[in-house]
Amino acid sequence: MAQQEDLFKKLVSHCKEYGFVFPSSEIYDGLGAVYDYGQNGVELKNNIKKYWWDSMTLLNENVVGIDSAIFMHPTIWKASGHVDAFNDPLIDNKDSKKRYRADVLIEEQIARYEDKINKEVEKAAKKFGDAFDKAQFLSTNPRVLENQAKKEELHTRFAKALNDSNLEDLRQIILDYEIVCPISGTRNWTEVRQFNLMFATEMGSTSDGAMKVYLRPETAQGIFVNFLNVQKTGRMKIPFGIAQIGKAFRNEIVARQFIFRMREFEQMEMQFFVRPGEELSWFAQWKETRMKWHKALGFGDHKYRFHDHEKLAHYANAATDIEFEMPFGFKEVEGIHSRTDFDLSSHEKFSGKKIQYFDPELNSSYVPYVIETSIGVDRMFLSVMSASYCEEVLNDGETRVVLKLPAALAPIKLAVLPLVKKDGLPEKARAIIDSLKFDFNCQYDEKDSIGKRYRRQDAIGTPFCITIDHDTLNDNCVTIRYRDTMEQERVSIEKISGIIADKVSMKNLFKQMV
RNA sequence: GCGGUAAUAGCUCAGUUGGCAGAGCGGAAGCUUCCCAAGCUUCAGGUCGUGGGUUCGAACCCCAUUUACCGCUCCA
Repeated sequence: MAQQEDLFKKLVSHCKEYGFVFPSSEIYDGLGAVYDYGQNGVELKNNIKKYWWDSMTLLNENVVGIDSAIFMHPTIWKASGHVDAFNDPLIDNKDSKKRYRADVLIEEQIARYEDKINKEVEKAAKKFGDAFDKAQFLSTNPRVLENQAKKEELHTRFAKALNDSNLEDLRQIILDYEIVCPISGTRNWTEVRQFNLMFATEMGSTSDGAMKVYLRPETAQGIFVNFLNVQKTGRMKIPFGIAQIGKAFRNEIVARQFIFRMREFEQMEMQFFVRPGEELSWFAQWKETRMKWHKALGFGDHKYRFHDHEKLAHYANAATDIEFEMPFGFKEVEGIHSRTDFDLSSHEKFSGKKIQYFDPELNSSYVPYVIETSIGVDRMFLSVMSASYCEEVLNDGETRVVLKLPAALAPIKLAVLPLVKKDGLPEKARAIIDSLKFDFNCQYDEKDSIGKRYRRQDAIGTPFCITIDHDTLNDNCVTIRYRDTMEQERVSIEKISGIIADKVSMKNLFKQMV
């Protein structure tokens, strides 16, 4: 475990040192849980996005993409449930330093009154045996009536406070009913505070006419509200999917573990619309397809597992996570959810617009069911980095740090290196780059010894190094040096493009998915 | 958000009792060099996270703040 934490620290340093990930606003002491991608990070991230996007839109003729705006009508977040769900009233106990959801504390108190009533009933039932009249007992026993009255009064006050979003009342209820902290047993409570997990801003330049809008906490809703637009203009027939890549924002209370949990992050989501009743078989199918997409990267099947949800969210009737073994344990990278017709129906209700599909085969209209696949780009980035980071001890006892990135994802595809920086070798190297730069991200380096240059490329995951020596000027051949094996191969210059094109193509990954 | 710990060069870190700001690695320029971090020369980089305070004097002590890590807590 200590070794793994060590690895994680090294990974974070490596990301910084080699231009993959920087803390945001670093010269101003940083901004909590916000990170920037550097010159190599952005290439890797773009390649990950392309791998996902093409796997959705090229491999599936019934999946199309959109790019919806980050700002959306505020009512969308009422329809989606985020306005309610992202507003938990929290209260701290000053003695135990524990934090609780105020509404949960009160609900537990209501449950306690119920318990008391049930216990009285049990006791009486035992005592009176067959002669026990439950209805009679409930309506006459003084202890039952007292608890029943308290329960109802509490329930009424609680409902009113919740409805009014009155945080002071919530706290007063906790004090009045003498609710204690389960840990410390004291009633030494802080104020009730609300943590809005959505970022809000104002749209409209004048203060009185301004409308409160949110930065989207997920990209999915942009797909749902465009369902009809895409279905009609694209002449889409169910089943079909809509894919989207974009930024989302959450005001996380605890944002930690590097880019694993950020306040501004990027999602790749695909919502797949199906006939009601067929959703679970599609759910199973997408589960399998998505797992293949991960495993095709070749990091090892043992690094992945499903985590099926037992407790389902209010909108789902099946849900699973694809977890990846990060340096800090198995963590969720992707979620696959069967969302039923919750979202589209909710938007029907809130917008007053009919959102249905006429199915010519069934000769009827319905609100489609939805299978969602949702993957965090940044988490995927972290999983790729941690799976690729490698410290190898070589034969001579030296250690080399090498990023064994899949060639298709590598930020730099090849480095072109003149063995020495004279005798026309640099010029030859430049000429080779000029012929390859339209197809591949190339890097030129003539500084330091050849070995040192190889190691520099290893550290950023460049899969191929092309070395120009004196013979090159005569025989027009170069050496290709492979990152992972460090083996070398002599090939003619005309063949380089073909060799590398084949090895960096995403086709090789996609072929493993079918 | 609470509690604890920490912050010194791009990275990893040292810095004695409060008394001149340091090392290794890395980077840049030059020389050398025909294949895996070789060698030599030179150079750049720091308001010691930030802001106050104590002191003749603060990287070091005190207060506040920011950021990160660990533990709580939360996670539609």
